[in-house]
Amino acid sequence: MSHYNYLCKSNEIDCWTVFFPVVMAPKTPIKNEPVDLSKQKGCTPERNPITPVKLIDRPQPDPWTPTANLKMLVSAASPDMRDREKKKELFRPIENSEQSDTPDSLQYDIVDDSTVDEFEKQRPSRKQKSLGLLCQKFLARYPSYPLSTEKTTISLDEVASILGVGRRRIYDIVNILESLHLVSRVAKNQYCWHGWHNLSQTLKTLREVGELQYGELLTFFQHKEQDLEYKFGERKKETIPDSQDRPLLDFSEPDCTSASANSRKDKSLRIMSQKFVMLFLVSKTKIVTLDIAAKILIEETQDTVDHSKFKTKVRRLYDIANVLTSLGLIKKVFVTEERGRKPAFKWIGPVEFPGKTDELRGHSPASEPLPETQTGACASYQMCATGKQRFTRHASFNGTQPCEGTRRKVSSEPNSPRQERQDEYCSKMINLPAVCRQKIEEDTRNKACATETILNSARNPSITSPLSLLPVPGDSDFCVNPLPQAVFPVVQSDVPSLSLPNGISSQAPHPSTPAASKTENGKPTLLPNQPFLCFPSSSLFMLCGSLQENNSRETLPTTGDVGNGSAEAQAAVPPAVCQKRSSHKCAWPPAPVDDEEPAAKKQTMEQNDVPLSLVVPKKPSESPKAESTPGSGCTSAVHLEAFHLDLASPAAPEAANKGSTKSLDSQGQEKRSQIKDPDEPSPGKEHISKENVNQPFLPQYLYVQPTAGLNSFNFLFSASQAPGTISLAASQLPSLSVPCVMVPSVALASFPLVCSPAVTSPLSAVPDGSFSTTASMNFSMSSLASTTPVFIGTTPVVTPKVLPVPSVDPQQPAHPALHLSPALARSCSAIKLDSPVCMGHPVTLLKLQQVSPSSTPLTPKSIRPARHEAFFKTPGSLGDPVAWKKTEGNQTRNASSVQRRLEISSTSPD
DNA sequence: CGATCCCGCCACATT
DNA sequence: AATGTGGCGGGATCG
Repeated sequence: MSHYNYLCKSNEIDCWTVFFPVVMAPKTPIKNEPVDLSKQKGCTPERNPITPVKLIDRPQPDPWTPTANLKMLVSAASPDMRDREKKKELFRPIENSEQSDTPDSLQYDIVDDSTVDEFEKQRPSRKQKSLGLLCQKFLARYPSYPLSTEKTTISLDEVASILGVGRRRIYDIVNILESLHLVSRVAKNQYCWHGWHNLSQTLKTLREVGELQYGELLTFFQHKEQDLEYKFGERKKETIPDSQDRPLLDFSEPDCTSASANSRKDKSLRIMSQKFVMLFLVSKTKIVTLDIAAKILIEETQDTVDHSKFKTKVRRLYDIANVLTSLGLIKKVFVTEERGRKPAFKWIGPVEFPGKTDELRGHSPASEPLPETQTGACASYQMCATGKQRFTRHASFNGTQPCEGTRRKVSSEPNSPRQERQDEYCSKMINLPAVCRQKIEEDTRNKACATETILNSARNPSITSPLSLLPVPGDSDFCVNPLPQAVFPVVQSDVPSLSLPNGISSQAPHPSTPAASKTENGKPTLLPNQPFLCFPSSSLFMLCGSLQENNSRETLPTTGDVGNGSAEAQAAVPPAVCQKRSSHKCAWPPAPVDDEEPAAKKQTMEQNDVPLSLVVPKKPSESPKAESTPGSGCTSAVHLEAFHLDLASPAAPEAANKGSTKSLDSQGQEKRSQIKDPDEPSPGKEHISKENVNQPFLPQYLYVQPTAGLNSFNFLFSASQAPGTISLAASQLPSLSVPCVMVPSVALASFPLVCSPAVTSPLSAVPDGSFSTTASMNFSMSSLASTTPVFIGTTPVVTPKVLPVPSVDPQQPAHPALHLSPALARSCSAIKLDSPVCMGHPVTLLKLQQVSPSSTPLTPKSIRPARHEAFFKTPGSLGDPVAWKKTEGNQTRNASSVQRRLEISSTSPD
């Protein structure tokens, strides 16, 4: 805690001072909690006290001396770290020397000297310099659960000097922390510390997203991996040297150069981090090996895997793993596979987040009233915003959030302006569709804005509404809430939460999940409710309908029919949840809808059962499935992957059981079995049954990957699935099953697509179905010429509850937009959806990012679909929006920064 | 020798 | 143009 000293220095924040003391204390404890501690920093509870002490005194006169500072930090950290250390040894040099156990912070300080000596003498081994250690030190400086009121700002320079490391390292840490929403960027060189409050929410969201995205995939991979690699890319492996094979597509190279730009974000550490976390959350075993993770992550990006890329990816994963380890979320383990033993990481963080239910591990402060959970995040963000300023980017999830891309936005001060804008945005958001259109029409530039807006909103809750969201229950601010539902359950939850002890409200779910929940298996919960989703992969856009929970319930019969959805499409929305969704929501953000939490609860119950299966098509290249794209094929890209669930699936139960049953070990077994399915013939796709089977929800969405990119986008809307309908066999293309339509998108490019729904009528009018139907229309319009296919699905909507839909939200009927927007956005995107509530809209979009070269006719560079994308982006990929791409282009830059951020631009050109 | 992963160049983004 | 960010991969260490 020296920090506060620092802080003091810095002008900015004062808050700290005050807090610190307080904070500290809590922090530790919290962390400690259960398991975590060990892992985390907080391990030793005892020590807690320690830290605080130091802060104060901190003798060092020089702030500057790095070492000194470090030490302090270290010392502070040390306690926690130790545990970890043991494992790792990170500290060893430093701490070891002294500390034995004493917890005192003081000692540490003292120690410092000695420590230093050693340290220096010995040359710190590499370990001492490790990112993990550094991260611990970093974390030690801030309270785990800062009070809402305070906002802690983090100055990168300061921290870097304190910790004695290069700024570059700090970025690594911060980026990862940002991906988990522990911090958010406020401005240049400044980040806002949120603490662990939102972690559970974040994780929950990630899990949801992950399930959609990776669910089976992961499993699949695991199995497969062993067996063959046929999957995705397979060839990948090292074995094969060349990377290039890639016969299929090529985008591989992504343009390196120029491309790099684009890709840059896509590959960002932030996104990777989120994706990585998703893998853990989705994995039954909760164990993920780096190579599998790398493969999966790579694939998203592209298919071909070069060896070098693989290596690079792995390198990054190590970075991420180190940080996550420091956070106590994962630990290194070895898995023995047939092949042999290999290092892997096991998730040791909270598994269920229903609200907190379980564990959240230490993270959640128990007593604290924080809004935590869901809200938490928001709150935090807001706080920042509010307090300080603008917040800027906060985190977003990547995937989840759609918005994200923006990361940085910060501005320095623009406060007001921004906000205002936001408002606008909000409104816009609401109607996305409409908005989108307009923009489109208008022109690009607008688009950009719009997009951004959207994104922002979506993703950052905070941003979005800076105002609105307050964690507070009831807050007026929250007004927004109304929407919230829609959007975010999470948010909402807050409110409720408050009331309830734990998140009951929201959480409720887990209960439902009965057994399943067990964390261990991973199966746990699953989000039952999730309706939405999105995701993303990078390249894709999807819109989803919601899935209904219905299925789970199956009930949905109603829905079923919808089938095609049509209008009803709205269906997509989650039934229950959905209700609300006003039309607008639909549009984009998916949102949320929600009614409220209640839904969630319900869901909970339902949840599990459904197994889903998904199919993945693998690589685009491969199979591009023709289906979809028939002709274009090349284009790429599109491959979609669909996941569909079977509602009916019979298996479900079984699966579930299994799942649960199995434990790690079992995995193997499972795998096989699952894998086996190969029935699937299609080369391209495979479907998998999920291991998770449980998955609670089923997502139904399809995902398309576009390969290529650029122009093409693929979209999918899922329709909702009809319940029954869906049933497609996995083998089949999922897509097919779904009532979707495909459109070629090529043309689209120009157009963003988006949500058409809105278009039609945003509000209520469209209600539910909006997307589907409408959407389609739009698309078509667009043009389609293109190459890429788009799918539009209808949704079935229906859901039981849903239907009603329509209407509007409670809150705002019409234009609630404002409020909504934020919510939506967030909800959609990032945040989580938590609950089922949300569901709403599941719409998600994905964007595709990149390009795939192959198909596209266009020049890649020159054109990038980006623009379009922007609109859609949403969710995307896992990653953040960010990922979306920035298109590279510098040109982009030209555009306003904003655009850039969004990446909307596409410009190009050079 | 393979697994890790630090370090910092340098392209890109933002001011 | 300056400066902030952060991708990326060489190559040093670790085990």
